Amino acid sequence: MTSAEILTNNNIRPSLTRVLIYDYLREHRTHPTAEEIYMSLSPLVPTLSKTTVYNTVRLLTEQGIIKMITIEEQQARFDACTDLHGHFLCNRCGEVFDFDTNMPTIGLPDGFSTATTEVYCTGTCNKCKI
Amino acid sequence: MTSAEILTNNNIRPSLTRVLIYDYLREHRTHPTAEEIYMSLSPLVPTLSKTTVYNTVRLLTEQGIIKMITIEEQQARFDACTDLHGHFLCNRCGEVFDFDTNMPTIGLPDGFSTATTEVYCTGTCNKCKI
DNA sequence: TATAAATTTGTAATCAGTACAAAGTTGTAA
DNA sequence: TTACAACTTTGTACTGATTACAAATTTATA
Repeated sequence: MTSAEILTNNNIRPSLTRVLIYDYLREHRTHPTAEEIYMSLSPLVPTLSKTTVYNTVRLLTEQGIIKMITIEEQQARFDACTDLHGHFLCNRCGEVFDFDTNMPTIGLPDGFSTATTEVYCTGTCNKCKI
Repeated sequence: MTSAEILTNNNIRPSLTRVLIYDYLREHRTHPTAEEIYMSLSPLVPTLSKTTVYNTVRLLTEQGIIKMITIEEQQARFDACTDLHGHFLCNRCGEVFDFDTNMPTIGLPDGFSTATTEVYCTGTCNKCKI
């Protein structure tokens, strides 16, 4: 399905800017920050504003077609894959990796209903280990 | 074990301020923010500075005797319990609950070594459900 | 006690993210 | 097509949590 179709199906008007940002996230599974999205698309869309990037990723997050990753305190990252999976931050190279995970809420008390689940690990990735 | 002993065992000189802050976290399992710690201890220690609270929770986190919880984007929370457990943020009342969880890193690739694991859920707690 | 080291404090700075209003764009209906 | 309303984008100013930094205070040691 095209990005524009997915946006439309989720009640987001597929403006050029929104399609470009969503496309970028679908094609770059590196969990970019808003700043990185802005820097990458600026050459293509010279009038692009950082506010628009922030507005758009917020909108896409609210509509549930991307996920915000807050594994780092300083800035949020974004991921076009919304299936349940874990994120691993390498403390050395700073890269964020995906990994499979199970649903870890075995001990959630009765009456709690879960809307979002995030699994965050930090450590050393296989490229950075000594 | 007393807070002062735990601090000493972890190479942190147990100054009065540090003991008070660590004590507060051990006794209040509500996952307070730095601001909340500051507001709670200010009457007791009128000269307390917010910077000291930030310095101290950073030090305690670095030494591994408390954990920083970044389930909310706006501000960090702190938890004196460092055993593996999940955190649940209720979107209605804003409270953060603990729950049991299993180690969810079943799919971590070979060569990755994990230093920290966090499981964050959001949704509605049993008190707030309709 | 004197001096060095560690801790605490207050102020200023940082910086990701947001509020807001102006400017630009798009859709619609006569 | 034109006019108007609705929506989107943009730039600037602001917010608020956190940190940098240096002065002031306290603690340890000789």
